[in-house]
Amino acid sequence: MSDDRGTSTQGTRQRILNAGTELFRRTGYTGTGMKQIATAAGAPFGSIYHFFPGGKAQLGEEVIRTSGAVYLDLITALMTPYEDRVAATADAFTAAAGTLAELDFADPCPVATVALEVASTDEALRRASWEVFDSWTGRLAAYYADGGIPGPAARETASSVIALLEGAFMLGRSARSTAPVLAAGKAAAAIVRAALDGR
Amino acid sequence: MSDDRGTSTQGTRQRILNAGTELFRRTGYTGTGMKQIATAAGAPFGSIYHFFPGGKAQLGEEVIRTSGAVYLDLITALMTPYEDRVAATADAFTAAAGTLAELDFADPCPVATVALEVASTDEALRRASWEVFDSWTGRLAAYYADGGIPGPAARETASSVIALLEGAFMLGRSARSTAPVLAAGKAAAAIVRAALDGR
DNA sequence: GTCTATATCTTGATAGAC
DNA sequence: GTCTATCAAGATATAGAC
Repeated sequence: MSDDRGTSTQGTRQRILNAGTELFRRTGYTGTGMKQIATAAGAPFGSIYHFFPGGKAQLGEEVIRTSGAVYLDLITALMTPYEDRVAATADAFTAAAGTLAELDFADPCPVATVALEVASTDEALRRASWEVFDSWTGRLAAYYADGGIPGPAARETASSVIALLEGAFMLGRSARSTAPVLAAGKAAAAIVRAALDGR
Repeated sequence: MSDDRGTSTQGTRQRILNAGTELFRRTGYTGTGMKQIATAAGAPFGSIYHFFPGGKAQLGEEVIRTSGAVYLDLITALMTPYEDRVAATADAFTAAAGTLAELDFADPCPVATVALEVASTDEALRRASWEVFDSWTGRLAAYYADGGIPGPAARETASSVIALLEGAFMLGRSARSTAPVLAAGKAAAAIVRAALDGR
């Protein structure tokens, strides 16, 4: 309990970060207001600028980077139990479809919408989102390489599997259906299988 | 020349629609202002509401639907010359990578960013974007079915190929690189090949 | 550190002269 | 049909009392 050290500031900062993550994935970066975030976090408006002096840009970048780190761990947790790379990939998509439905078709990926919005307009946020995508690709590529896919092909396979998942989220949200994600799971399995066969 | 019938209104309306399409794909729906669109179109601000009395919502929906129709024709034009479904798919991704670079990494798909932004917030726009994605999927599925992929699998394959392309655009824009789209081309070929083999 | 009030700017939209 | 002026509401951000 000595974590708080007499101040109770850490909780507020974290709540603002969580609210930003939640809202960005539902209404996007430009579509979400700072007041909206403060209200959702149960924090006074001024606190946002106390903890994030860089304003919306800083908050956006921290949301992307922290979410990126969380999901990087998730990839490891999801994949590690499996020896069979094809089955691991297919089952991850099935789980993702479930998450999509649980979120009532809000974006399961907290980076995707923001990444598209800022790619042509905000260089700092664009870099942050790419570094996140790149870290995921690297982690997944290592897992595939470990399973027998040669180095360069492992990276291309990982990149394509992540792209397929992001695109399937896009179609699934748009359709309010998990069908595109489930279909993508079969396709992802085919991609990994082909790479293992050296095709 | 009797198309104009004495009025010269059609040109202005079309220019507004074009400017909206161009800006939405670069700065998104919430990130683009009506004044910005008027300026880019070289039209007085009031003209937007003259031609689009429904305001931004109407303009957004028309942008999505007209772009959707244009790209639906594009799918046919791209695929028709090929007998080989695998080669057709792979070459389409190579062409898409070129387009991405030509656009200086603006979104080659005028629907994607808007679709993610509005999926959880604007029901009319969500439906419009889904109807576009669905029309593309149907057209591509028919092409695959014609090439020997059984009905239901053809649809799943088409859906996954489109998802993969959209996701690859996302990664490519974020990275400012065509590499993810080129990698996705190989993966897309593997998806179609697997479906043709009945796997 | 918390919280409020305010400054400044931009948004989508409307009214009305021409 | 064109174009301008204006509105009310929202945005981001800051200043300063407590």
